[in-house]
Amino acid sequence: MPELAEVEYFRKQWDPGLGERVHKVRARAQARIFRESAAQSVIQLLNGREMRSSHAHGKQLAFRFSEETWLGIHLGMSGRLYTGAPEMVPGKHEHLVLVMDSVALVYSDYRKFGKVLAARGTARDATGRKVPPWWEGLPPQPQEGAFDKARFREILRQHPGRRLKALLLDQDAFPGIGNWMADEILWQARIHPADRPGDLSSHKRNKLFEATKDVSREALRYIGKDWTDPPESWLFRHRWKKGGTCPASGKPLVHETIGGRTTCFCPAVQKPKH
DNA sequence: CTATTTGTTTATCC
DNA sequence: AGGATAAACAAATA
Repeated sequence: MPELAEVEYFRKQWDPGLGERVHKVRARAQARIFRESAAQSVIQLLNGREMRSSHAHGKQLAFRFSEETWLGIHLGMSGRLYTGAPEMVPGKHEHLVLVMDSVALVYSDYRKFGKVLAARGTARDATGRKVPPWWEGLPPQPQEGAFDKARFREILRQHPGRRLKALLLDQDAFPGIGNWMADEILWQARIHPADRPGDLSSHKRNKLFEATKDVSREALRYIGKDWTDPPESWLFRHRWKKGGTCPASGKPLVHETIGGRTTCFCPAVQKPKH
């Protein structure tokens, strides 16, 4: 489920825990989400720590606690964050619960493709902001100013022969972009998902850059804020309906596997170069 | 019962 | 080398 907008939404769900201390950690220790940091070490590191701040980068989340302690979370395909009452009893898919004074912070993930990391120590990002040690050297996010035309051109130059659908899903290039956002960007730019950077006119390259910025920022404004759906003019509102039609051309939408993922596009509006 | 899924990693082949 | 593809992970939903 989560791409950068949904990740930002889930980040805020744990805000009620800011300034509170972890009194108890309830962990489903055998769950696959603890494959990198064992449940035992997560428990040991977080117990007694106060939550100070939270951060998102692409599809990654980081929660900073007292004494330079970090909890990292990747939500995978089905991960969700929410809060419950401190006395809640974790259900089948609620693998990690941080019990605080007034609230319990819950990580639920029924498919268990997500993961958690816990460690101590602090690094700095490009702007001098404190980040967890494993966030050193992360690429700029598409919604940020640092993701500018020069950065965009660099990405295209590095991958002249890659299909754009696959390139947009590359987290080293477009951190936070996932399946539906990639389709939305290509549709808004009127570019066929199997086209390659080398196929694009300079006009299309500009359209792709603008659509990348617009979709990222607008998705954060709608979904990232309170999970409001984007407007009817977006592909988003039509892509999962059976018999869905393109809001621009009115023609039926098509679903094909491109770049290894189900891709929704409008052939009438997104013509391939070759 | 079968097919599908908004993510990532690894192996394999071209 | 760079890119495409399939499989694996797991469980709900149609």
